[in-house]
Amino acid sequence: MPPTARERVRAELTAEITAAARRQLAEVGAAALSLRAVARELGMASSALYRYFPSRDDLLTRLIIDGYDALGAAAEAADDPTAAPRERWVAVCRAVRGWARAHPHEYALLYGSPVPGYAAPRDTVPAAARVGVVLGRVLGDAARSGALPAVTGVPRDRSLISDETAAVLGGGHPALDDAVRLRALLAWSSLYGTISFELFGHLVGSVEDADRYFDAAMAELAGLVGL
Amino acid sequence: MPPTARERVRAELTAEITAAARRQLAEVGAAALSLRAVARELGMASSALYRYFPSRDDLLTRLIIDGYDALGAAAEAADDPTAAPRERWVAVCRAVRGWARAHPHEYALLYGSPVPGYAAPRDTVPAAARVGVVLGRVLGDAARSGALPAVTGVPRDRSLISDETAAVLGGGHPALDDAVRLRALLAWSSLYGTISFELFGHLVGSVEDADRYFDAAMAELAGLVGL
DNA sequence: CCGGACCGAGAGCGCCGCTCTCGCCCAGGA
DNA sequence: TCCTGGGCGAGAGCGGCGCTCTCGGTCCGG
Repeated sequence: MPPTARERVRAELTAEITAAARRQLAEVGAAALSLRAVARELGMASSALYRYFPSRDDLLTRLIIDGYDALGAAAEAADDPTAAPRERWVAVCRAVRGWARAHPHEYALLYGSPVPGYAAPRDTVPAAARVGVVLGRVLGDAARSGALPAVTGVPRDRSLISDETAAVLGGGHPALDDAVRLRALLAWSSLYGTISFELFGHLVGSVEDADRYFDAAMAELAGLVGL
Repeated sequence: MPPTARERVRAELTAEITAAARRQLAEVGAAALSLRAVARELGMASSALYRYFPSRDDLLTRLIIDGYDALGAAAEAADDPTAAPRERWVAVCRAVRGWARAHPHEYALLYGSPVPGYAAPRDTVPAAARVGVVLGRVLGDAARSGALPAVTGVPRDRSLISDETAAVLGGGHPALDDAVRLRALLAWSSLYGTISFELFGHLVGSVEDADRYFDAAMAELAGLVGL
C-alpha cells in the first residue's frame, strides 16, 4: 500500500532533522553536535526529536551512513572507466581527498576516532565499502587488460585477506595475486592515512605543497600496487 | 633556588591528577573523560582541579604530550642500531603498533579526530616527532651504509618535503634523495593509516590474521622506502 | 607576627542527553 | 456520525557536564 499521509510527513520531518544535523556537524563537528541545538534550529522541543531518533547515537549513525554514501558517490563519479589504470587510480584518490577536504568534520566522523561508547552497526558496512569497490574495479580492470604484473602462481599457505574483501578488491577479477591483494589493502590504508594526516594537522610544517605531495604520494601507491 | 615545599606538593598533586586522568582516558576514552570524575576519584571538589589545569583542554593537552612521549619511548626502545636496516624498520613499526594496541584510547587521542574546538599547541610538536626521528635514524643509517638505492642526483625544482622534516627523516644523513624523503613520509603516513584502520575497526572482516597482515604490510613499506 | 598568596569547598550558571507525563489531533472502526 | 486509540509536540525534570565566583582556612615570607 502507498505511504499514508502520516508516514509521508514523518519521513519529511526525519529528512529535515538529518539535514539540520548535517549542517551542525559541518559547523561544529561530531563531538559538539547537540540534539538540543538541532531541535532549536527546527523550532521544536528537544524531547520531540526522540520520536524520530531514539538517541543521539542513532542520529550519528544516520549521518555516518549518509557520509559513506556521499564519499562513495564522489569516488564513483571520479572514475572514468575509459582512462588508463594509473590515471583512474590517481583520479579516484584525488576525489576522495577532495571530498574529505570539503567535508572535514564528516570525514573525521567516518575515519577518525570512533565516538565514545559507539559501536558501528552493521548497516554502515555496505556504504563504507563503496570506495573500496571503486578502487577494486580499477585494479580488476587493469588485471583483466594485463596491465598488472603477472601472478606468481604460488599461493601462500593461508591468505591474509578475507575472501569477501579479496573479491571487492579484485573488482570482479577471479584470481588476483595474493601479494596484489595485500598491496591493494595497504594502499587503501595509506590513502586514508595520508588524507587523515593532512586533515588532522600532522603534516603541517612537513609538506610544502599539499596538492603536489598528495599527487606524488598517490603515484607512489599506484606503483606499489603495480599500476 | 630549590623548589619550595609548596611547589613540591603542587607538582605532586598535578602528577596525581594526570595519573587519574590517564586512567579515565584508558577506560572511557577522551570524549568521555570528565574533569568531575577525575576530581571524584581524587576525593576533591571539581572546582579545585581548576587550580591546576585551567580547562579540560589543558588537561587533555598534558595527556597528549605524555602520550607522544610514551609512544616515542616505545619506538626508541625497540630500535636496535646493530640490526639490519629492514629488521630495524619492521621492529620499530611493530613497537608502534604494540603501543597503540595496548593504549587504544591514548592512540586515538593522538592520531584520531582532533577534539572539537581544540587546536594542538606547539608544545606537542617535539614529542610528536620522536617516532619520526627513530624511523629517520633507521633510514639515515641505512643510507650511510649504502643500503639505500643510489641518489638520482637530479633534484626537482622544488622539494615537496620541508627542510626540517627532511632533516628528521634523513636521520642525520646530509642529502637523501627527494624521492626517498617522499616515500619515507608516505610510509610513516601508511603506518599510521594501517594501525588506525585496525584499531578503529575498518579492517574487521577484511583481514584474517592481523599480526601477519601487519608484518607483511610493513615489509612492503620497507621495500617501498628502499630497505 | 602579620599580610598576602595560595588553596579547597560549595553554590550556582547554562549547557547536555534522556525520560515521563500530559494534552492535542486526527484517522479508522462501530 | 461518534468515539476511541495511537502518534505527536511540549513541558518539566533528572543527573551530569565544564566552568566561575565567592568564601573561609592555611601557610610562607618579609
